[in-house]
Amino acid sequence: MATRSSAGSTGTSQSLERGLAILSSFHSDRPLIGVSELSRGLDLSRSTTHRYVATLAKLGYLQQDPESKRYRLGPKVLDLGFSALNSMDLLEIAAPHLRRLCDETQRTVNLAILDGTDVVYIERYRTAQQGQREIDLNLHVGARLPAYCTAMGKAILAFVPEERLAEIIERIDFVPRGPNTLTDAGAFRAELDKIRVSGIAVNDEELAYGLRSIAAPIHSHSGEVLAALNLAVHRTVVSMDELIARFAPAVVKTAHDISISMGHRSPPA
Amino acid sequence: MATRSSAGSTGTSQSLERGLAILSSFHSDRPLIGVSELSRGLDLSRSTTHRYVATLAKLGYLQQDPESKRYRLGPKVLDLGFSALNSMDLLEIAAPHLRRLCDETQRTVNLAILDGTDVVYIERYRTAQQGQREIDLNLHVGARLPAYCTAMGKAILAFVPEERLAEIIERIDFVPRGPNTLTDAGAFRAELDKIRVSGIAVNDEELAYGLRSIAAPIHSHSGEVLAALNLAVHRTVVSMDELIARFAPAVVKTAHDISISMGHRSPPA
DNA sequence: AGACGGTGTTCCGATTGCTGGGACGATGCT
DNA sequence: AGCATCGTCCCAGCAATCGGAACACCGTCT
Repeated sequence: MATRSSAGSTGTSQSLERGLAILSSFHSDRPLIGVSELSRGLDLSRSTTHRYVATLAKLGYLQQDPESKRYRLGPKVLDLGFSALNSMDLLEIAAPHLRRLCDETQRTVNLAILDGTDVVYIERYRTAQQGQREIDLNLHVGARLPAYCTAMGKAILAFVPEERLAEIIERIDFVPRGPNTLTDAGAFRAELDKIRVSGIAVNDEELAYGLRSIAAPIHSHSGEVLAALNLAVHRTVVSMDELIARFAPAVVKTAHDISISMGHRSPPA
Repeated sequence: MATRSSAGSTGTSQSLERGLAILSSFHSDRPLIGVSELSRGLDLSRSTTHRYVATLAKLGYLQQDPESKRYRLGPKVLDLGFSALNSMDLLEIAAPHLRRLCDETQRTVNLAILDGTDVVYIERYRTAQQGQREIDLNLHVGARLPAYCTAMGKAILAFVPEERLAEIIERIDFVPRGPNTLTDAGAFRAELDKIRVSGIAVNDEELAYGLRSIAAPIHSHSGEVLAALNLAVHRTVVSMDELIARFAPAVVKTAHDISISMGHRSPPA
């Protein structure tokens, strides 16, 4: 009935869209799902769902648990994920710089890009020991966090062109997550303005209690912001002032070095 | 014309299959691909290809490079990849054991599962320093290697039920890759027999010059083989005899511990 | 036991969403 | 300038997809 007009989807494939919807139904916390369950969740008939699932299974994107007959993600999706990682030459260029920063400071450093209103971790260097509470949030490569409450997110957003920025801020859901989370679009924009001048973003327990970090943006050859790197510590280890005083120069310099390596020329001024 | 009969594909979705074929066209070494190029590679019309690409882009699986107008993999596929990783509870259970083995031996240890005729790395612990030539093959998590020339692959295959094993061996392409690669199905089966009794598999430069490792299988609660872990060294560091003498007991014990943690009860004997 | 509600799977005709030729403007190379 | 190629869009014909119905199987409840 309303199928034709419903999606505003001229020139997109319904089948592919549905198939991918099936794939992304599998979260970490829902690893095994059956055909009927999927069909209910996506509002499709069981037979249609089964055809998609069979296709995905045949290609290795899903595999069936022999006992429960339900399905889980297959190793093939790992291939995809890592193809995505490797295809970012930003990563290759940034890696040695990140490692050096990690070695010199003996702190955890991360690299992330923006995707919608989230940041996505694409690289991570931890010092071997320092040990204690690093797995508070499981921030592995591939992890997503809301941009508005992370130093890297703010570092990137501060350099996003106004037009795109307005769209993004529109879609941000400002929820308190840590003691100092910015929960107001106005205050958030003011923060971005500060970052734009200083060139460095801080996160003082805005994401979670005890978590502090500083971040700096990385620019492409054409000047647009590509990513950000950060250096993270726990409140028990380093105070906010000390964090900035001791590590900000190295963080900014590393980000700058990476930008240069990407072909970025210092801005006119 | 031959579309109906070509794939023997009763009950699978052509569209979904084609869309996924587009996704997996993006390898690490071919990060940016245009619509026309894709259409040639997959033998589809440009318009059809474009519809799929547009769908993938709309959902975030692809993104378009603004300058070249070509497409690359999007961050969404990272999500999938890591959902797959996290949904394996084997990983959670095995991680602490692997880390301990790595710490105690100060060697690189890996965890892998079997997918078809390949092994897929799903976890990896490296010692901080030992540094030199670890990136010979880029064996990150998600990497694939042919099972027949790896210790982990052989460790798993040695415990795969005969029926499935025959199928798999059938499909193996025995290509020489290192000085000692097994290139004969008969010799390979004999090797598996040895592994089945000893409980440990070795790789003495079968994959690449200089690369040695030993591996042991991990079993599920129902006794079937799930995965394998290995410990890898370079020929310049440790001789083959020393590798077995010094590390085999720890490797076997760790694999056994993980099996137990997965609910495996010692076999009737 | 037996009936029931649930599952995954298969088959099939009706139709719906897909197919690919063709056309457009933009881009880049000769 | 000229030409080739690119990404994108439109549309009518057709084939691939859709979902109802039926199957075998599995636990559970009566």
